[in-house]
Amino acid sequence: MAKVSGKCPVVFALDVIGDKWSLLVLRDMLFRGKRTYGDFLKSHEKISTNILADRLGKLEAAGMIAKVPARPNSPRKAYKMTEKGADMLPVILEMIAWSAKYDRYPEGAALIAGAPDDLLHRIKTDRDGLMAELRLALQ
Amino acid sequence: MAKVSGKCPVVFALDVIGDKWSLLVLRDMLFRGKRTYGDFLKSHEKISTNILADRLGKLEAAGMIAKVPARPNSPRKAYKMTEKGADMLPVILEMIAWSAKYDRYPEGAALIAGAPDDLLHRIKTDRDGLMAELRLALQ
DNA sequence: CGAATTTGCTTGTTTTTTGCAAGTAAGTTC
DNA sequence: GAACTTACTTGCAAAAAACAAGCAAATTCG
Repeated sequence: MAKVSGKCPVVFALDVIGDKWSLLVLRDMLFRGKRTYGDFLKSHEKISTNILADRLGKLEAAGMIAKVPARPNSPRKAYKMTEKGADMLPVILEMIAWSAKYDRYPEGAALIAGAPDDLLHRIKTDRDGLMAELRLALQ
Repeated sequence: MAKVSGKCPVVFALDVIGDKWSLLVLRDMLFRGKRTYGDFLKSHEKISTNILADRLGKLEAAGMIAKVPARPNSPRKAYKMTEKGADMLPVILEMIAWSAKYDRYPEGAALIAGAPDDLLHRIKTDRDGLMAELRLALQ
């Protein structure tokens, strides 16, 4: 058994996350506990309603997320991450590590808005533990 | 000294590679030794000429690649990867690893076009060595 | 229960981005 | 120095994204 689409693996992945919004939806689920359409709409980056609906549909079609009842026996739906979606975590963590290295002013510049320094530290020193923790939070 | 754009680090990275073509240009340089405008145009995914020019310009503006003489003392230009660009390698390797896991037919299906199985093996067992090798090839 | 509100979308319309076909000026080959 | 290649730019049509409404099903509240 081997790779099968015949595509370059980079292209295969980009077909799913090769646009700005798809990966942000995954980020919101993985790092911010978002689960519903309304949750995603409220995110800082202001995705528009039709694009959000489109991306949720495509991510679901790709098997990255799945629809589940928002609460037991509710007809209202929420989204949950699949294993396939959660397996994108290493990609996102590497992006975060890259940004941590390059999103800086030159030496000595002033310090502005702090971001998750704790997260950055754990990416370097305890990646497996961090990933296990984030995956657990998806349940 | 800390993170400074005030942006989510995922967004910071997506600002540079959050589209299909930018990452493919980096892939072509890292894995296929491409260096000139014409090289990139010839790639399998058929980028159009104006988009390629636009992306090369943006990647250069972002400091991911730099213009250098194609050969010593030539007025003709080529592109070379900067450290910042090469530091995107871990992200690409994780994408390849993810694709290797999911670009498969169900158990027992027929085997089609083979891709770099050697590469996949080394991502798992010798990532640091692989990265060092790919970086060396950029010189 | 029923009216008001919220949620999860869909449907236009405008703006931006992409794709495709030509064209062109500088550099190279012969 | 004429022909060819390279590295783009320009113009236009098509696709995608942003923006603004609208709307039906579900939920909350009196």
